[in-house]
Amino acid sequence: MPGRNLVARELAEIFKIIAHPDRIRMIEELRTGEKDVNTLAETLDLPGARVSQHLSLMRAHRLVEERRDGRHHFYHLIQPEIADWIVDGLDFVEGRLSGVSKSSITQARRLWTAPAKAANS
Amino acid sequence: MPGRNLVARELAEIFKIIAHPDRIRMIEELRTGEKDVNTLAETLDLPGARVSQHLSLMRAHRLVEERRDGRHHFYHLIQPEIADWIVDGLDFVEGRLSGVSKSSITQARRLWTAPAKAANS
DNA sequence: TGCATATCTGCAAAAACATGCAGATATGCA
DNA sequence: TGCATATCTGCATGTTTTTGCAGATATGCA
Repeated sequence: MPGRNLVARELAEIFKIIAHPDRIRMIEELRTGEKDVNTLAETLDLPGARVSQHLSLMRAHRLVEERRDGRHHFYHLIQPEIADWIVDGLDFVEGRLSGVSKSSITQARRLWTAPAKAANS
Repeated sequence: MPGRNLVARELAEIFKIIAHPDRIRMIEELRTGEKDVNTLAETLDLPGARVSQHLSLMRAHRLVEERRDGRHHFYHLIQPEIADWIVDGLDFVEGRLSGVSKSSITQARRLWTAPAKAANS
């Protein structure tokens, strides 16, 4: 079992980066295309500095890329499919003890897999 | 955006549990069926106590379940499909800067998706 | 130039994890 | 019963993460 450990370590890192509620929501926000820092911060109701920190982490691990336009920094997913993969993980959240209702999950799944223009209900 | 945060938090927890190289390997080991603690420890070359700790964490989060037979504790994945989902994540590991060769990844993918009896090359 | 907006970086304190090890338990068997 | 095997639990320690906040930068515009 030569590079098996390495691969596992690498995978673990990806999981670690994603393993944060804010970052998960950010990734799902970016699913349909680029957004700037401020828009993300407002949409997710987080302090701008925090969003910036998360982005810099994700940037460092090549999950997102930046495009600057004037004083706005737009970020987009390098591999947008990652958003779908994350949503697939919802299969393993269902039926979990904690207090998330089944309907919330269904709703999240819909929202996070809807075609680009769908309302942000 | 009502339960959206909750769902994200829940997802993040799953990611966190998985986000450890040992645990990833354990999950892939359990992919094809139950194994006892000692077997896992030997296969993965980890101290038994460590394996036990990981298992207890995974048990607490309902990723695995225990079946006792004499002095052996056999563990199995509650949702074996989670192993495949993790392997799907390899798509996002490829082309990463760090030192994991493409062939290691291909090999891991093969091993971790091979039908039950395949040799553990 | 000077001010406001947008975003980043650095730092300190708090919280969460990982790890190694010692000492429990529980089971099977002589 | 007593010993060995298999596994678990608890604790101390060292490491990472998270979070909040203050202070940089950089850009656009009056």
